[in-house]
Amino acid sequence: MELFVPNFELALPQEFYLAPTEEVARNLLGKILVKKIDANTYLCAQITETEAYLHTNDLASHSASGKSKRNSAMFEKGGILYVYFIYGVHYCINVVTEEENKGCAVLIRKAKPLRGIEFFIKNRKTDNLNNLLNGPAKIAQAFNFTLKDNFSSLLTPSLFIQKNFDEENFQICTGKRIGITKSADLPLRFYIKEK
DNA sequence: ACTCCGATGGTCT
DNA sequence: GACCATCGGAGTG
Repeated sequence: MELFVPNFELALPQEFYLAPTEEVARNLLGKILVKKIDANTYLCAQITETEAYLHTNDLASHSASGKSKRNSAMFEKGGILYVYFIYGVHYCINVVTEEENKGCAVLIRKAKPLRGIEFFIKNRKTDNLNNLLNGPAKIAQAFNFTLKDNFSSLLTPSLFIQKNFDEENFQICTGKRIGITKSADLPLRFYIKEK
């Protein structure tokens, strides 16, 4: 398999993130998350599943009862990370969307490893390639995202999401979001149909 | 294949 | 004191 080569010139611009959250959640599918961890080492993965968390009519969203210390990144202007700590154990990463003071984001739920596999294996403490990035907390662990990365810009050469010219080559499915009890029936989960 | 459950801590009522 | 946008291991069939 050919090694994926990241290219900051193909990074999604801030405008991409300012669109309605559901649209961003769909449009992130197939894109490549890129994190530079040293001078010539990149971690890259194709986003394959996302969930939208809205600023209105969405009781499952962390922003549903207003701004707080935990969720304040969600109220920034789109194009940064919102990282949260959950179940006393895990971190999960979101992409903040829309304009400032709205309170919305897209959870990155699954991805496909493209580059930096040996680091994913080390960070995840498993060498099962199908078990590296197939869950939101697994992605955070594999990329070593923690609260230090909350508010990080996605518009820098060391952290960005880039276009993928291959992206017409898949179908998008929609479903209910995972692991929530409030607003549980909203069709706000999006994923690439397998093969 | 599946269901169940413990881990473990920050945030909010 | 309850609730969590989860994961992995144990138990069962």
